[in-house]
Amino acid sequence: MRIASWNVNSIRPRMEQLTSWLVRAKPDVVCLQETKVEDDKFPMGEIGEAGYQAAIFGQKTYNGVAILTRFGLSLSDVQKNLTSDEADAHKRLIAGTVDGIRIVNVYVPNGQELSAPAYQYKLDWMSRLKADLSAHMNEPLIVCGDFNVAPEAIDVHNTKKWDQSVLFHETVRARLRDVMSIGLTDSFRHFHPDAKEFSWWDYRLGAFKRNWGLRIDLALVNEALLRKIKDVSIDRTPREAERPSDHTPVVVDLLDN
Amino acid sequence: MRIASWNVNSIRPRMEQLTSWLVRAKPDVVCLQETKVEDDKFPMGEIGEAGYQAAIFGQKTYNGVAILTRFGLSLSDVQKNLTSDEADAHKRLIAGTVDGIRIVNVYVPNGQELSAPAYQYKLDWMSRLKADLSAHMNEPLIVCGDFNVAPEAIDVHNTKKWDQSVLFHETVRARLRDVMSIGLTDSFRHFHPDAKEFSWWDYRLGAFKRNWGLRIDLALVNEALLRKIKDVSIDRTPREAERPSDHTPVVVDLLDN
DNA sequence: GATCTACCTG
DNA sequence: CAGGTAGATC
Repeated sequence: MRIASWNVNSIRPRMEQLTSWLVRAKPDVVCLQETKVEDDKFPMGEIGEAGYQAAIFGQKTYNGVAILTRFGLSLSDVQKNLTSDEADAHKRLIAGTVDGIRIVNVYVPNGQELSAPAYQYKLDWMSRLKADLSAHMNEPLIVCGDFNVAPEAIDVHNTKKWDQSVLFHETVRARLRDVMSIGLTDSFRHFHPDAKEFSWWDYRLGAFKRNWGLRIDLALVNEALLRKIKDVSIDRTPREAERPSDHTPVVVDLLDN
Repeated sequence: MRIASWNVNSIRPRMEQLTSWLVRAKPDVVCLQETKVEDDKFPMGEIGEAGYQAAIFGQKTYNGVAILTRFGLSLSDVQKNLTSDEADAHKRLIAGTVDGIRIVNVYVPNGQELSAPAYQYKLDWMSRLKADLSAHMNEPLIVCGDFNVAPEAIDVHNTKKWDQSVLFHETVRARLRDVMSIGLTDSFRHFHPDAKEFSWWDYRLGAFKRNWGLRIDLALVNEALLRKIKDVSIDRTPREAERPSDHTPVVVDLLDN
């Protein structure tokens, strides 16, 4: 089984890139972030033509998440948002179970800047995520999505430029470690201890062609799931397309048995 | 020599359609309307690569006109806007002389609706155009562009739907006849007395595929130029492209000698 | 730099 | 329906 995560930065202007990637990469499950579309305007028809069903949880303008599953797979026990979220909270989490695997798809708040209230909201959101995840450690678990945190120095092209940013400041990295302390492993790093690969590059200043990137799209897994993984990779090719998302997919391949 | 007129409805998102049409139709002179771009942002490089120079007179958001001339032709005595226009007037007219022919490229105001001040401005603009044109009747003259007037019933798919519109109301048609009374002929109609062909179709309601169009893009000529014309045609093919302008080009072919 | 919401014109 | 603007977010 192949499980992928991709922040598409709005699904509607990205449908061509998304469907061509689905054809090429043939994932079984795709966690999408920043769909930026209300559920009644989600392009369900085109997703169906591409061979996928979708569990969706979106809003206009900002945020929005979805889990695509290849026809034939069943997604059960769908949860939307954190249990501690208010009814009117940003739509940032959707989870479900496929083939006995709990899949949690997150779009962690960006935080704007260190001094902003949004940064405190981000840190708090992460702690509330930790609380929810703790209830699912007894089954194979993958938490994937746009974490808006680069875990370590190797995940940033230039730490000097980023250590005062909301994506790499020590406080948010510590909070990520705290979330992971319940027994989660950064699966890409586990399989590639020394790889300097990124999943996001700013649209500005030709950041992609200079490879000024960060690895902020993660797949955290518990022990039970880690044992099932064959490899984890980052597919840069969608970032090279015309009108790309600023993020590129992270792909988790499970062992065949 | 081939002289064409095309309201491109913003030149920047239309560059692909424009350059491929230049390659196919090989006009010597092209009068463009609604370029919607300030002169320092005009895509002069791509126009040059296509083999043309451009005399431009644009503004942001609205209006804007340009005359493209194939390399090797010279454009002289360029005039911008009506002599009676204020300095801050809409940019709606550019004229120049090529090979002894005076070419006046106009984007006549739309007028919004019959009751709007914009409609009076349209009627006034047409009268002021007449005054300027009167000074050029002693040389071969072509006045082409988007007149935002369908001259006769045959130029409208359904007169009932349009006779209370700013594009076909009796007052604006009378004003057009008044402009033409100085000795100008509707060249397309001269060569095709019975042709029901249109140059504009609304983007809405599938108007193009139903052929709900109007002929509002005209090439008016004086006697001296009429004698030089071989034929006048409307090229529908650019309207069939992806992301088309709502207008399609009018093409005037001069006799070879 | 590339989305979105809005509103404005044609 | 398809251009444009501005201001906001990431």
